Amino acid sequence: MAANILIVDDEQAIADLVEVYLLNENYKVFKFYNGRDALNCINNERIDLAVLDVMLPDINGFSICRRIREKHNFPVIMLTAKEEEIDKITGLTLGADDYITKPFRPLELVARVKAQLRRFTKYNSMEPAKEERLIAFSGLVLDMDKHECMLNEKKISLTPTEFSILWVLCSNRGRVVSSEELFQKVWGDKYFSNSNNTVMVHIRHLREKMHDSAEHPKYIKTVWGVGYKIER
Amino acid sequence: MAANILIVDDEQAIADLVEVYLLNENYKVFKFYNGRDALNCINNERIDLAVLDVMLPDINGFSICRRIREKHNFPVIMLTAKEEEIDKITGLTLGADDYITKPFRPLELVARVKAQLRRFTKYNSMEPAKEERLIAFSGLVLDMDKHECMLNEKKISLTPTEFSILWVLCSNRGRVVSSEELFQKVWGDKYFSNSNNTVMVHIRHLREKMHDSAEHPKYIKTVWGVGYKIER
DNA sequence: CAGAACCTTAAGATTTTATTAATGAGACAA
DNA sequence: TTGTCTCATTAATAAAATCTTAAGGTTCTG
Repeated sequence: MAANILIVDDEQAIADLVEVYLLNENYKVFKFYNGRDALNCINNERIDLAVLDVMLPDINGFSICRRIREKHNFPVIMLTAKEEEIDKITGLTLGADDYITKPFRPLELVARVKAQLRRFTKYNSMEPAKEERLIAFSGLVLDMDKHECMLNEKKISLTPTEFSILWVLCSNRGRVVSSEELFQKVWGDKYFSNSNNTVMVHIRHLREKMHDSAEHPKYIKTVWGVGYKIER
Repeated sequence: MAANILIVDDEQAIADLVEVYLLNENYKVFKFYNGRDALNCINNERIDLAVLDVMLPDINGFSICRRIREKHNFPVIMLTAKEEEIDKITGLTLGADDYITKPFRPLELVARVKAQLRRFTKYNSMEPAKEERLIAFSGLVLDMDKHECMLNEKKISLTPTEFSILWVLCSNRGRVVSSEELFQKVWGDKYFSNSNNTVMVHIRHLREKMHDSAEHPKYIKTVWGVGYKIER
């Protein structure tokens, strides 16, 4: 599972450079040149690791780190200029998991990022290799082994197709999934045409069973012209 | 799979040494003692990787790197003297993929060369196109996966066309994009005529949703006779 | 000032999605 | 085999959202 990594550095060249290296490793990168945008992002995206510059124009890197620690648990790596020796202790004390002094070798940074992610996933016992058999979030539980769906403690019985569709939506939650992609993933690589409204009908049935509606969707949202989506 | 490797170093002893080690690994080596000959070679041979010395008598190694990047996509490894610490970031920023400080162990160089070639081939074969899925700057966040737009912490809902237009403008931020180019990129390669004002109407809608105005634009600026532009 | 480029507005054309009902396919038991 | 049941698909229609067009107004530039 590709991790989401937050980068914050006001020196655009450096942020861009780090981005290139992390993209290369198949991470999804959220890059910001100031603290405000970054903090904004943290509340809206699932971030797995942050790389923070200490010196930022608006918000101090340490402050961001502290703000992260208030609500989140992912590792933080601080970037500091070589002269700021004194700050090292401070940064680590405030909750950073590692720090790198500038100028640094990008490959070293990549190595540290990987190390942190490894350490973190290890301690959290998230098995990256094994594919998920159970999805559970905000009142919704999908059990692939039992082929069962629970919504707010109550079991709702879904047909195989309905279950598959809901599974795909849930395992991609937070992201819009197009009808075409749904069709591909649920029915296999069959040909899909727009005149085929079978996905739509199943969505309708799902919503009915989940006591959801198209106008005011609690779960399955329609994103016009794009697809369907379940919020995280 | 024998790769073609370009070596440029005015210190002949070093160039020769590197050559020996790379020949040993069954790479084909193109060796030059100055930048001019190297640049000449680049246009005539298929090069898979370059090892460039920073200090050259005629053309700076960084310049060569930049010239390579203008037309080619292969990895570049820079060789720098240990004192040139400051240049490190610069060199990497200008597009180098790795650097090695002199004196270096030849085997380390060979290892780095292999790593770059591995990374590069992986990068080029696995993923079809590593396009950005997220754009974020100065209070504006565009998330292609969520198909969501945030402006100053507030979500604004855009239609597919509006989203596409804003995406094109943002991914070309700092540059003026003509109506024609917008049309091409958003609608595909359909025919565009000046009597078609649909782009204009969508811009208008975008501005409305962003609480922007044509007279005093905060985001989408009109560049008279040219097109539209978003500042970086 | 005149013409060109751009802005605004709103109607109706088009596209996409929702709903509903009917048909068909397959499983399973009598 | 036949009838019944469940589920998947299709089709027709309705509803909604979006897109395009066109007309008239405004602003800019030489």
